[in-house]
Amino acid sequence: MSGIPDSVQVNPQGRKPVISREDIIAAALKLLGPNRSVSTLSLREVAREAGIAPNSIYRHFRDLDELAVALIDLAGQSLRQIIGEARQRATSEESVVQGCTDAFMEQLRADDRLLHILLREGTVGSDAFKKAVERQLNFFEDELRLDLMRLARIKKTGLYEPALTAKAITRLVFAMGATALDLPKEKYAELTGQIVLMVRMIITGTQTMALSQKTK
Amino acid sequence: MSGIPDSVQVNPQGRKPVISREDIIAAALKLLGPNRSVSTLSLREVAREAGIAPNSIYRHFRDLDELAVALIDLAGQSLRQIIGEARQRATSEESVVQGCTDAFMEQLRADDRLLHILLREGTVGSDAFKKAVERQLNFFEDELRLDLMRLARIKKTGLYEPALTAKAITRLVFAMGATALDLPKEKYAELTGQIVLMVRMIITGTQTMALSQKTK
DNA sequence: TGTACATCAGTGAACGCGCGTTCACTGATGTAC
DNA sequence: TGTACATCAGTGAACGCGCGTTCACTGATGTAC
Repeated sequence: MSGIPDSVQVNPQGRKPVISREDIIAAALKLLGPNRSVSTLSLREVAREAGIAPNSIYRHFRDLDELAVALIDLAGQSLRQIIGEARQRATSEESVVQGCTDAFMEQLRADDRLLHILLREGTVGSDAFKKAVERQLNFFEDELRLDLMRLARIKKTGLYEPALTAKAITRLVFAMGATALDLPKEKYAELTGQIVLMVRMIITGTQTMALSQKTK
Repeated sequence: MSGIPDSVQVNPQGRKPVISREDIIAAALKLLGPNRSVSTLSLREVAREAGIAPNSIYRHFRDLDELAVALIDLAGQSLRQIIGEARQRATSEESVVQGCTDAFMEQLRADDRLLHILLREGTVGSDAFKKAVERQLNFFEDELRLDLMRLARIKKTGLYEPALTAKAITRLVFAMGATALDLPKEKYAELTGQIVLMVRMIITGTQTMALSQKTK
């Protein structure tokens, strides 16, 4: 994590910090919900939630934007770890798609605030914020691309434009995931089924396109 | 368009309105841009841009939320018309995908503010606002579904889950379109190519899946 | 060990600002007769 | 046609509020000697 480090680590003089960056991030997360987006958080509000004076936030973050970026980076890391674990567990292509989608939706269902942010706010906010979201999505796409190529090697199926395939899957799943946030939980199972089918469409498509390209 | 109608239409008494709902909507649109989203507009700001007193807005809209919903409805109508025209012009499936994507990207390139809103802000804002976006997307999906079914009939190809296919395409294209808003215009051609390929993946996928279902 | 000192995390008060909303109003328009 | 009247779109002033940011400060901690 970049940004202003806790001063105690850099310069061991002075008063020890009694609150940490993490405490402030946790306070911000508490305030977020289906009807509160990161860009509507105010500095004073976060400070209030964290139980500190408004201006104390400046000791840890240049401004709220820097806090927002920290939230996004955290969210990306968290999600990639979860999906990475789901990937390890799966073996066949079918179970990878199903397994990862299940893990994704499970995290959604558990009201993971970090994931909500990542899904919901990629298109609004400051440039720094949008870039941070884009960066995390790119990480994600890249891991997915490697995984698709690995599976294609094992199954000896072709793979047309792996990078583009990974991008399509990622963007589609995130877009569908975002709609889930406003859905009642009972609909999640149905939505999961839809997402799995959509992803299969894309994968079947690339395989078929690779095939017809080869036979040309 | 629902909402409070211009009173002159309902009750022909009193002073004639010198500004209209449309004037206020136009003022709001002027204020929007890559770094201004609908939810950050203030009532006073819109009034200033429209050249009226802040409280005059209340004569036309209950609150800014109602204005935002009006913007979304307009945006949806506008986009559906553009895509509808592109659809009319095309005949083969390949040219429909290419033609509609071109029309879509052309509109983006022309900095159509309405389209920006639709792409960018589907996941933030008030419930009413999010519902309005969802409603427009559903209209769009439905028209696409009918078109896919029409093409499948002509070409005698199968079509696996037309509604789901339409949804996948719509959501993916909108998600990719949203990323375009932060891209320099030189990259638009490349992005258009990517989108066309992605849509082909999905269509190829559904056709292949329909085929393998039939032969079972 | 004791003392003087430097550091700096967190504070409390204050600032000016733009906000949404309210209120009583003005005066142009259309209606009734 | 002329006159009295009702309607209501738009106004201007005022309100209380929460905001981001600044400033000089306090006092706990660690360091030097």
